[in-house]
Amino acid sequence: MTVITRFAPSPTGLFHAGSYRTALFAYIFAKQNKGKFILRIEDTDKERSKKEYEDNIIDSLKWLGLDYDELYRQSDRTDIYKKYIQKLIDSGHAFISKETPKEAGDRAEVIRFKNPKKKVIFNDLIRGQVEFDTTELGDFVIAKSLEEPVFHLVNVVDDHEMGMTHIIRGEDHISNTPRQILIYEAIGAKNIPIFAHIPLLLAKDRSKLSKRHGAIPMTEYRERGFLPEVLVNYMALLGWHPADDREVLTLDDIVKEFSLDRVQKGGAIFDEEKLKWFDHQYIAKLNNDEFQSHASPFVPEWLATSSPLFKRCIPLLREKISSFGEIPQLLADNGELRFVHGLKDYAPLSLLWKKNPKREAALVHLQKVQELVMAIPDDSFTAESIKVAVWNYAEAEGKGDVLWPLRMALTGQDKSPDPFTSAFILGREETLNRIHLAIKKLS
RNA sequence: GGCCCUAUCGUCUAGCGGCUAGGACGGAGGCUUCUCAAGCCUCAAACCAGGGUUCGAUUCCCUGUAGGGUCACCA
Repeated sequence: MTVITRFAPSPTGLFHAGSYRTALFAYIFAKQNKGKFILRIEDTDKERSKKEYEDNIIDSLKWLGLDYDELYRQSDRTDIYKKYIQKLIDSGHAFISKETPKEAGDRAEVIRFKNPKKKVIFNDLIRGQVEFDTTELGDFVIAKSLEEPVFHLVNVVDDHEMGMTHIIRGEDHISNTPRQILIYEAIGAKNIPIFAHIPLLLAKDRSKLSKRHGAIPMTEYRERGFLPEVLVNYMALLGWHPADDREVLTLDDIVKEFSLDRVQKGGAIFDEEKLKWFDHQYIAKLNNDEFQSHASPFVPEWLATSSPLFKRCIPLLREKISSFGEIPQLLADNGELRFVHGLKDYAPLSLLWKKNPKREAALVHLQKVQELVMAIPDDSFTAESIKVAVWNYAEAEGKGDVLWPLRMALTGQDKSPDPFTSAFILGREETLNRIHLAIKKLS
């Protein structure tokens, strides 16, 4: 039997982390079983469904690499539902009910399901046996009219028609399950899908993650320069864990090792700090070409990613960022790497090492360093060769005494990378210019 | 409120009757060090409570408590 799962979002908001994790688990389960993964847009609510949200869902899924085998839109399937509704009415499982409208838009006549009022038991793959008494559900509405079916009906009809074997969805649907099982029985479904209700993703205060409460759209993570593999990895670990202690896992790893009985039962809070840590790990593993192409949208114009200057910055950027979106602030006017763009004017006295603030000493050291640097040929001007050239002198004279003025001369900032790396990035000529300027400031 | 689900460090989690309760993020300290990071090392930090069952409960059962979900002509 081929496993078939689906992700069935309603396009009534931007695709966020909560929905994403549900989709991810269903996807992983399908892949693991060499089955099919279906995307079904549940847009029966014409008021709230928006094309832009549907686009956002599809766009996000694509970015995250969750490819689906089939795509359906419930708004295209009205005829199918109509047939089922008619059948249910004919068989006495549903009836047309006269109503007194409570709200604007309410119909005077709707179609209700004739509730057999019985006990429903199903076996949830994550929670085990779950038991409900459907009596209190009453004769619930399954359609506003023959052409306007409502969630429970369309959801069941589609899952049945599409041959769904496993329904992996959020825990918020667990109490919908009994009434849906009633519908399966009423339409004469031979095989009712197996259910697995995964725990919800929670906001920081443990309340439900909602559109206006902590649910960040996945496209926003893309805009902030997070890698899609990172979202896959991190989100899979929210509620699931492999048998060992590994955390950095590819989708393939996860698909290989995933198992529903290692899925957590309680809800989990999305922790952005850990997400950043993951992203930092992934960035560390990127090669320079990959790094460059990911960084490209975030690098300011003055620093073209094709330039040698950018290439020299890569190791530093790689070390400093935990998402590519942090690059702009690092290179901004008050950023840690602004010295790359240009030297900010600084006070001459800031060139003095705080533990030995003598103008004369700083001047002598800078002049000596200037000589040493000058001796390095342009074609071997690397952080390492600069270090080698300066190191012995610095050790002999006091590292702080020599290196602090040098670093300040090169960057004009109290906080910056080490002087060797900075000099390498600036290049021989600019390095000498800046040392020269510092010497002038002190004389 | 009814019904349903859940409960291990602040957070994500390992554990499936006997463990010094393990790992990761974050935090603290240290090493490194000219500054800031990164990196490495160390430390602090948890079994919701009360009853059972058992020689022995974090683990099994019950009750309570807490949190969450759901009770639409939304999905």
